[in-house]
Amino acid sequence: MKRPSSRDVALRAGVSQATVSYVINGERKLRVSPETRERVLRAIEELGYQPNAAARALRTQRTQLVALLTPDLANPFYPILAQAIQDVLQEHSFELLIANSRGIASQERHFLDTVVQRGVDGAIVVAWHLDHADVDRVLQAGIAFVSVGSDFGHELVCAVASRDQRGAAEAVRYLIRKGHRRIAHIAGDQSTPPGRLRLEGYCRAMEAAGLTVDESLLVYGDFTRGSAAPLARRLLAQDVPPSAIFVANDTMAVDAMLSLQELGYQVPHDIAIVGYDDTPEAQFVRPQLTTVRQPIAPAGRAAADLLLKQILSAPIQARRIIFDTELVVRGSA
Amino acid sequence: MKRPSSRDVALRAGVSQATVSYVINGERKLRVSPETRERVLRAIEELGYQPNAAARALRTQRTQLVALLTPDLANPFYPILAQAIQDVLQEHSFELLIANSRGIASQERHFLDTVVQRGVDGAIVVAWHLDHADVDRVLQAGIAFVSVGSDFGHELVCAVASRDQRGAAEAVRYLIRKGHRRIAHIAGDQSTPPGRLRLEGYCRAMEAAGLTVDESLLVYGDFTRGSAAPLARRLLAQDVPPSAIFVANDTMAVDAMLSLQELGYQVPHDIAIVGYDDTPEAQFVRPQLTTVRQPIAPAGRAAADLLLKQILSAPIQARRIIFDTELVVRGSA
DNA sequence: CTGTTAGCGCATTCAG
DNA sequence: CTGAATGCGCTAACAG
Repeated sequence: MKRPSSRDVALRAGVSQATVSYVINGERKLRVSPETRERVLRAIEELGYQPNAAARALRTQRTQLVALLTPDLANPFYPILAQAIQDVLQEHSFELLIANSRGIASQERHFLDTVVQRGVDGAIVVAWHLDHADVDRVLQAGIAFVSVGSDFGHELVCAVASRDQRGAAEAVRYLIRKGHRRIAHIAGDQSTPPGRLRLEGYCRAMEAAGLTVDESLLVYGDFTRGSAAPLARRLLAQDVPPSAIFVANDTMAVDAMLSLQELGYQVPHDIAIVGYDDTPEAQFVRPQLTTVRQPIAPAGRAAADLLLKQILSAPIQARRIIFDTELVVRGSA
Repeated sequence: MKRPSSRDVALRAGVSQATVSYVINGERKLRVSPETRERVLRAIEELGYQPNAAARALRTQRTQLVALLTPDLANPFYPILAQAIQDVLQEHSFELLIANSRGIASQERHFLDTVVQRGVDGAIVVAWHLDHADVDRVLQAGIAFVSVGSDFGHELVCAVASRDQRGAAEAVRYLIRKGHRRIAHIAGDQSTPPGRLRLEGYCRAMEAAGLTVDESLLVYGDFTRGSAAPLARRLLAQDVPPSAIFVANDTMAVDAMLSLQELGYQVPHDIAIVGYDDTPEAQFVRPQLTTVRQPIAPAGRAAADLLLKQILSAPIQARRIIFDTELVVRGSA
């Protein structure tokens, strides 16, 4: 019932604990004679010995663990990101600890505590409410750190990001080119950078085209499924309804589109819709969603690479990787 | 740069380590005088002290960590399950370590090794290739264990499951009632229990209705997106094509339906489609997918509850929780 | 090539 | 109510 320790193995093999450790961690040089090694291996086998990770971590100060913070696993964006990260980490035999903040500030901070307490080797974070001091705490603890999406105004953090404002503006310009003038925006949570930046991109593009951003064209969701449907309906119920909507992410865009279609609106004829992210759901709906593609998997891989570089080599200096977005024109606009 | 330890806190507060430990783990009885406690708390604050989880785990043999094994995060089924589990665990301040097996046997085993080595307090597992001995290894290590979907023929494991065969049969009977006679099946990976059971359910229902299961009606996918489209096309390209398809999960069903629609088939008029799982994507497609609902979130919560019961109380005896499935009739069949 | 020794940071006896 | 001492299981110096 009790787990065997390396001492048990040593006893059984008639060697010292150190020797057991050597054969397990096989320093490049085979410091152990073949026959001793053989005996130890057999003892390990017979006892079903598994090294104790906590003890090892305590001793080595390394955990082979990487933590990932995500705002919402139900948004397909994040599983895709997580998969990509995991693929990279796996090659280097790091495990991934995934946590969920639900976009709540306190949970984001709690995650940072966890990261420090567990002494994970590195953390990849998608967070919206952290500040310079929060991040600093982690950096001070000597933990490798990569942010996805924001740099928290901290000059030392590695970050991978894309140009939200630019992507949003491109989407809106496209709608303008197609002749739309009353273009509404279902914005994301304004306490988050992507929420604010995409709204800003929308405003910029409108103003650049000499279109006024009417208050009646602006509504605010929270990026989750279900938050957009009522907003879309309200938008369309106005006296002078918009002819197009730019939605801050695909999850909400799909929600909005389906609910409008239920009301009998023809997309894109009655109402054009553009989303953001290009998650798989964009291709499930009919018409397929015109949207701004973010390279999710490449971003995940880049983040993991950046992190591994910090963990494995000396702490590199801060690096930013910016991905370009791309407007994908499908049927909805 | 270096993290403070409880000794540093003790020094600064002018007390012993033991006292620090007492104020942190606050035995229900306040064994520490208020003023001492206050001093310690201040020292903790000032140093930014965070207990070291590895040391704690080594000492207490508990990690406050639960591990979850999942075959494929890209299938919305699993994020939903994970969310539900995490919600329950969070209330008891357990962290969740999510891993991905991609349905590969070796990875499933590797996960079990991880679980033992890290000494997690419990593991929830969705696995398809484990056997009695594998599970036994974990149980022997005294780790709480709950399986989702299968019990690995082990009398001691707690499991939550649903009746795959029954659910599949119900779907097929529904198609038969609607007058379909040539009903095809896009099966899941036959090396997995759900793949086999749903196929079996299909066969049973067909035979019970006196319909022969034609080999030309049976094709095999692997539960992932993309695997079903070519199969669906092949099915429909036959001389005497089926009038309905029962697909082993929604991910494949959506894939099949969209690809058939692209070819000009009208669903459900030309070809009826029924899926399995009732993941959100079933409601995104048009027509919406008729499917067999599994209560994913309740299953997740039940699994987490079962696990917590094992961790917190004495090791309870094995318990099986079986959820009923429900046919949800929408537009696709 | 192998054994001995000394902690890593914490929680927990046992004395005082 | 508090302090000193012990060891969880492992690895890294250092001896031999």
